Amino acid sequence: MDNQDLRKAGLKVTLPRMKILEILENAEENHHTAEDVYKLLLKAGEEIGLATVYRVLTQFEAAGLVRRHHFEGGQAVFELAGDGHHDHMVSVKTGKVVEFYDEIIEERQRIIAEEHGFKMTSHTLILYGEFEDE
Amino acid sequence: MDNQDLRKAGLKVTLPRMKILEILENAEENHHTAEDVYKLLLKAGEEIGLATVYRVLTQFEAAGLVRRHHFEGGQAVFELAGDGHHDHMVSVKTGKVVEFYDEIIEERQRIIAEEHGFKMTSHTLILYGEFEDE
DNA sequence: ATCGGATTGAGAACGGTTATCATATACTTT
DNA sequence: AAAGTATATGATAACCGTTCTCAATCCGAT
Ligand SMILES: [Mn+2]
Ligand SMILES: [Mn+2]
Ligand SMILES: [Zn+2]
Ligand SMILES: [Zn+2]
Repeated sequence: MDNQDLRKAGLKVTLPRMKILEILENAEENHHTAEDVYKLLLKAGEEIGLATVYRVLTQFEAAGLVRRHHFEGGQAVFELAGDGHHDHMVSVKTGKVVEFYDEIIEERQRIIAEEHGFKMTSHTLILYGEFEDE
Repeated sequence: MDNQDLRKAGLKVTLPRMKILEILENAEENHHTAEDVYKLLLKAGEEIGLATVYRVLTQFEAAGLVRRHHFEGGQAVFELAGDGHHDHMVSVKTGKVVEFYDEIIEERQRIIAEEHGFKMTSHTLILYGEFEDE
């Protein structure tokens, strides 16, 4: 994920865009709110406005570099779009997020959609609860 | 769904609560935003404040009479909580909502949660796309 | 019918996100 | 390398859905 990826997406290579990509790649956690990213940037010594963070994340999403999810809690969360889809398990206690992928579920979704004459273009599956060790 | 249900839920029987229940029971559609409900009330000649609509829907949710969902589009949608869980298929074109239930998916979710040491307390599954006849 | 606590309605406040606009920056052209 | 042009940025205002505040009203037990 480098400057070429930005150019390929039709985006100029600017300092905010590079730094935000860096943050997303190097952070401990995969899923961040816009404000998380904003604060990580500050901690890294970069004074990038929150509006810019939102703008850039939205552009990255449009370019397919980033995915946006709406978990409970109001704030959208963003993650680098690796290749391959996955779904999420979210702790209502700590906010911890674990990813999973289940081909049986994916297949059933396709079948159900078809049975209803529905052309499914996307879906969200989120499990809420808590991890036994927290 | 009558006054007894309200009392059972520890809620006084007030005109706004009765009218909102009526709307939810008699409307063509099952899924409504708070503003939908507010406008249906106006159309029915009831001048009930939007704040009250939000309050009452939230109370109904807490009492288990109503469920709240977050589809795409910012506004929460509410529906009467029949017995039994279901998931949703939402048209990104028209907003049409179709409900479904698939035991295979439900079972897989339980298994996946368990495999991750996760005590699942709820989940949301939403398919987005469009119906072939629209 | 009276009383006291719960409920309501209007509007202010709130939180997350997007829009505005003057200034700064990246890339292209000399 | 310098200038020119278009785009991006940052501060802040605006926005939108929802919740809060508080005086006035209503419910229902007595
Ligand atoms: Mn999936
Ligand atoms: Mn389900
Ligand atoms: Zn993820
Ligand atoms: Zn439903």
